[in-house]
Amino acid sequence: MKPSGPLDRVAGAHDAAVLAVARRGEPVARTGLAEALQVTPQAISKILSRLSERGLMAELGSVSFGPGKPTTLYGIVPESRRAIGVHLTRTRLHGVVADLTGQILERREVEIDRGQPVPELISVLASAARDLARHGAGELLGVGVGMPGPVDPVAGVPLDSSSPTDAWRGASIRDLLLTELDMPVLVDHDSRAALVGESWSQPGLLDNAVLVLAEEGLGAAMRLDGTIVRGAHSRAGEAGHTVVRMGGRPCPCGRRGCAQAEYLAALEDDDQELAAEVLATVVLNLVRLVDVDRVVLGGRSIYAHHQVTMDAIRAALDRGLHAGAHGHVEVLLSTRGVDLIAAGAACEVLEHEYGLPSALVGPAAL
Amino acid sequence: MKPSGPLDRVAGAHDAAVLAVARRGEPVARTGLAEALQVTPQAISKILSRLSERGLMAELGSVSFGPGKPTTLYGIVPESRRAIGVHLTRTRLHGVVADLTGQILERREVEIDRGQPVPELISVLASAARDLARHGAGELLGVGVGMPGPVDPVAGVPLDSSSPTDAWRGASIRDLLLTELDMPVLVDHDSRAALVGESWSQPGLLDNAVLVLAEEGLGAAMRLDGTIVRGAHSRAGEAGHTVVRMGGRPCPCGRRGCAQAEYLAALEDDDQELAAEVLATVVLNLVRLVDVDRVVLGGRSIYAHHQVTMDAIRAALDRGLHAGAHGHVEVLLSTRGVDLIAAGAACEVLEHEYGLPSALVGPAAL
DNA sequence: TGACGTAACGCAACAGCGTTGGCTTAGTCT
DNA sequence: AGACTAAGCCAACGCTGTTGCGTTACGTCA
Repeated sequence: MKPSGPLDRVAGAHDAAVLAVARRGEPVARTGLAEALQVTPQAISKILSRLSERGLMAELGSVSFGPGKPTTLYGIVPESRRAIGVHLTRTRLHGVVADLTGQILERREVEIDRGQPVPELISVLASAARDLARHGAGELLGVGVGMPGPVDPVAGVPLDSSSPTDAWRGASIRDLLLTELDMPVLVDHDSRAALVGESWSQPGLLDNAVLVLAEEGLGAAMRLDGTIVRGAHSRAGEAGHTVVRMGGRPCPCGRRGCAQAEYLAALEDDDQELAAEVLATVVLNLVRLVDVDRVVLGGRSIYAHHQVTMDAIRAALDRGLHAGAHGHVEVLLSTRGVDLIAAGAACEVLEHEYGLPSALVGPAAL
Repeated sequence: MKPSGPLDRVAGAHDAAVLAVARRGEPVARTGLAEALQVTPQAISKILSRLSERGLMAELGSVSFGPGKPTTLYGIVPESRRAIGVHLTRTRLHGVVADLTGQILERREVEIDRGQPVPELISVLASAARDLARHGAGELLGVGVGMPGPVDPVAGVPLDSSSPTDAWRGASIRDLLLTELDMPVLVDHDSRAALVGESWSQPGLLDNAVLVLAEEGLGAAMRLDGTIVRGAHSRAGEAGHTVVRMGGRPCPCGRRGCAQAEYLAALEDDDQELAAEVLATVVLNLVRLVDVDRVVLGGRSIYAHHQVTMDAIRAALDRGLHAGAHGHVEVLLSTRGVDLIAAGAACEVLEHEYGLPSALVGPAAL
């Protein structure tokens, strides 16, 4: 029964909001921010001086519009902070360092043997992180890890996976990496990381959005009213195991007609059209349920045929929502390509430290 | 880019939290509340004195546990405030008055002619509300209206409906009723109202829950991390038009295999088992997507065969989630029976005034 | 019966964040 | 040069929660 915002959680809410506006890249001014945040210009002055003191923002100069004292412009200082992000799969590790705005400064890629035992995995992770840490300037905030399958972001533990003989299952990757690196570590589901990454660099745009990720499986993440949805057990977004064809193809999960089973089967038959139709159904169901106005698509499986897929989904949405007269739903392809999840994991660290408090509801710990 | 909690929105967050705890009915004490809210006992004293001054809570007495000064007990004053709730359908109006705890004090039921023009509808609504307003004590906070189909809760306007020649379509029920009654009016989707009502009387229990409502159609509402999901255009929860059987039965919405079409067809064939299976699929899909730990079922169509339906859904959830080792998902039948939506609409008014601010994100206006 | 320990509670001063009101600064326009 | 205007600073204040210390009311034990 904890209130959403005791003073110590709200402390800095306005500071974070100013930082979010500044993240867009354009210089910001006192009056505009006051308008945007619905506070007095005087409050913005105090906020900006706090942020400047922390090195997050800096005065850029001043411009004069007509009569009166010229406006002082402020801007974010991207190189003041950094975070490392890692996309971890069973066969590959893709790592990046990103600055405060989420811009990628450097990349690393490492192959992993399938079924690699946990201690080796940790040392590969740690050495990649240490390597990446040598690039860029500014305080290093921590390491984010995005991985497929359900993950407990508080404990940093992969939960059950489809293969019960999983070497990583139940391993506290977070704690092991934390002791190895002596640096905050945040572990989360890959699609959630991806959505955080997409929205960090375009603040406000994806406040009501879903991201559908098609890598080896099919996953989703949602941001509703600006808040990332985690769910009661941090398992929100298992779109791959929602049933779209009752009585359809059997799925390893034990049910029939799961979206993922139908999608993978269509790909196996090289039926791009059917695969896109399954994806479109998943997207439409999501839009109907949570009423988002933007949908982002990403993942290797989508990049391979993105033109066909995007067209099919856009067409299906136009057909499906026309009768309902939903406002237009924008369908976007991820802006980050193969860096999607690694960049997102880095942005999760940034968001944890400097994001709006509303984005942080629910369990997530560094 | 507004922050989630500027001070004036947070103002009273703790007060609301105390009120929420007290709403459970049991007397509350300083120490326990301080523990629950993570503030000092001294802060609780101030909060309780503010709430007492507003008449919302009162000192109940004191009890002594062992040595030391005895604990002063406080309790909510249910009769200090009231709200009216109305469940409006095309053929019937069901209205209630509820006290601050959501307890129903009085009911009214009025038949409506199908296709009744708007001015007549408003006068029927207003007279029912005025009648109900004579019952119970305490300040009357306003009128809540819950109705099927998409609704814009800011403007209080029913949006598109399946029948394009709808007499009510686009009518600003909120504004008309407001001028007629000179009292705050809140209009919302029926399933959302129902969920607010269920959770108001059991604060905290349904912080991560969905409610599936089966009346003439099939609807849903979600509460995630304590926040009611409204969506970008207040249309979240159209579970009836999610596709569960691609290529299945045609639906008036233009697509095939929508849950609602499959469900209604099964009922028409008097195949309770299939109907329950469709419902179970909808519920399982919801659980997979947003990972709630409680599911509430309600609506006339469910009450008719609730034993069969509940058993089928529980069985399907056990089967479907076993492989995923999800935590147990509790499936509950609505506690309010036919009052579900009317009571919920009243509770929406109460929640708007005295609920936790986190529950109020998104568009909703009185 | 009185002294002592204990737990709940109140009062007063303080801290953080935003607001208000008044003043200063630095430009354009006449 | 002087008037006008918009931006920005300083100081005092309001609200809410915290801290420190004193007060109250109860049980227990000598």
